[in-house]
Amino acid sequence: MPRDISVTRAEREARKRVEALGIDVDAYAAVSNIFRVANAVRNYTERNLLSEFNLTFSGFTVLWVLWVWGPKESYALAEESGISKSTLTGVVKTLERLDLVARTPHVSDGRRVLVRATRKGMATMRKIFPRFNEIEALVTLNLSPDEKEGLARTLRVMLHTVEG
Amino acid sequence: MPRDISVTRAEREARKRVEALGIDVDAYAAVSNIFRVANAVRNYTERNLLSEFNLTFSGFTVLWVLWVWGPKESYALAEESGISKSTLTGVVKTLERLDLVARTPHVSDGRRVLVRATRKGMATMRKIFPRFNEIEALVTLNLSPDEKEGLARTLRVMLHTVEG
DNA sequence: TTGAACTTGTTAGGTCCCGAACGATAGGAT
DNA sequence: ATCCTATCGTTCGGGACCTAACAAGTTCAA
Repeated sequence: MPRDISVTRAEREARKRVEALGIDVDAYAAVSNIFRVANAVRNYTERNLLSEFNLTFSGFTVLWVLWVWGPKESYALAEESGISKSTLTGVVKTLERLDLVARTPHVSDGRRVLVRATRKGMATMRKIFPRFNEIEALVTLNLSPDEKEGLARTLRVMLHTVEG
Repeated sequence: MPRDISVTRAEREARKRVEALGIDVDAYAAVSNIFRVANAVRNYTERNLLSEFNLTFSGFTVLWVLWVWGPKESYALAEESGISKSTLTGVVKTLERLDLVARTPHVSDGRRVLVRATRKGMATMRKIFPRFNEIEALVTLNLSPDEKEGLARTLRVMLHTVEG
């Protein structure tokens, strides 16, 4: 399969529209493809894996953070999950209903809440994560090790640029 | 600014958790960073540009597709925008309220609907897109031309893998 | 010690997002 | 002409997502 036919028709149409405007086409191509891929992988994962566990992608992400980091306070959990704290309230509510996480009030500070994965939550992640990684491997199947590594590195630079 | 310190603490924690499980770490790093970057750029754009026009990222995307491709039927518009047709119904409703798009019934087929950008919609895109591209350029600022081009190419390969 | 300023998490209101189910239309076969 | 089937767009129900506003709790200076 020749990989150099892979500029999509959408991209070609967009270029026609955009070239007249003195646009940074490489930046456009890079960023718009990030959105396309993220969207496609997210939907694929929700349909083919997470739906089995009644999990949304966000629910999975939050549970994943708790699995990796251990119990966390709400604001830090929201930050690490890439969502706002008000969104987190809802997601945690859903995860609580599924008995995957639990909330504990902070010992000394009445405002804070500690969220942790339950035993069932931990067990669920141990089941899901290897299959999630299978999907990650699947979608990067046609990349060489160098390309994979370069992709991750390039994205890290962008992350620092946007967030730093 | 040394770029090789840029593996985040989150990534290091995750690796510890994950390495025991015989996981494809490169695939994991690549994919998870795609989500992080997409999320960060999306939020940045909504806050710093689209909010000015009462547009969400989805609304912007749909309007962008119409700007690039011209009038489109609903199912094709949804497909090209990367959302489901039921979601499109809602987004188009919002854009109609803003007088940015309009719906026309198909000439001979009573089921179909043609969506098009209004004059105001076209004018809005002409205003927004250059600024959107400025953001794209900004977030890829610390990438070399080769890195930018390689990123777009690598993502195209992934897109073909996921969707093909 | 009391009140202003800040922090934390929740709620309110609006939009997006999906799959499933549904009406309306179209088209082909009998 | 009348089914049978397929297609198109909408609606419905449940969840995610944001910002702004809020209540409760904490901190610190006067």
